[in-house]
Amino acid sequence: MSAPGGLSRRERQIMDILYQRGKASASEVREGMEDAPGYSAVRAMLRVLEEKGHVKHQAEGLKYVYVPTVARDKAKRSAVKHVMETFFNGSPEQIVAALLDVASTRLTREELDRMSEMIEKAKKEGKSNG
Amino acid sequence: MSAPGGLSRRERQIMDILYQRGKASASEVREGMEDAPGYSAVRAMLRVLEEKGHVKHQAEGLKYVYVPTVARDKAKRSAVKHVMETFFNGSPEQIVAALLDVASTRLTREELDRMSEMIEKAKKEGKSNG
DNA sequence: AGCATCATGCTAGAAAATTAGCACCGGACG
DNA sequence: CGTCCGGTGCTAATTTTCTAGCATGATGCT
Repeated sequence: MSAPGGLSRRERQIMDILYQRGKASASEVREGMEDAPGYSAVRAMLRVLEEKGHVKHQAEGLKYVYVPTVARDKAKRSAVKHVMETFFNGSPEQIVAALLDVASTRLTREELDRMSEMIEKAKKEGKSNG
Repeated sequence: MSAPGGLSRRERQIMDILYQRGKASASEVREGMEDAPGYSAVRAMLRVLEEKGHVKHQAEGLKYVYVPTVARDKAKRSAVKHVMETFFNGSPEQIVAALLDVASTRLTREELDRMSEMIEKAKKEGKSNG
């Protein structure tokens, strides 16, 4: 359940916005959509999404804000895993390559340093771990 | 055009398989689908996908094999970019973190080394570049 | 109070996706 | 040749997605 494939085009679009912003009201979601449909349409889809169990809503002030039921952190991981398996034959290093390629212009020295550190850390943990 | 969001649930499912395997016949695609529908359904969707310009087919032996029109390499990049923007606030280093987390048990020392190298290389290039 | 605004709930319809079913073609085989 | 098998093309029909519209309630303003 809640598989990435179980969503329609619009639904996925909405979920992406929700994950991007953490939470959002119907109109905020709508603003975030590039080819936004009518307001009612967005609300209807949010309702469906809720029925399916992908989002939940909570009253915040006068309006409802919608939040993904699956924690962002968890969704992150399956997203990464999915692209890894779909486009990179399950090879993490190829993603790193693509990453450096895609964001090369934006990467600061510091970010690269932090990445190095993470990998170094993984090496050490791997050693003592198996 | 050919935006990731422009596809329906099944269509996306099929495209993923096509990218995974590079190319596939209708029945191969069908086999690759977890909750596979009928054979005719798959063929019909492949046809639609072709009309939309997402795949093309070529006769191979007696049957048709389908191939994505957008090169895997290009699709890779937009996929990575998309998850980066959706789940990681456009921060590449967070993906690396997730990557190490997801695949930590499978990562060999060598793979980690290669990742390090790539990053080191990026540092140097960045220096002379910006 | 009366009115405009923004939110909600619900329901009907159009449009697109998903699926199944038929009819036909080429190769293998008795 | 007649028949089975695995492929193809097409089309009709069911299900979902996607969209709009209308009625209601709370808030803020004049």
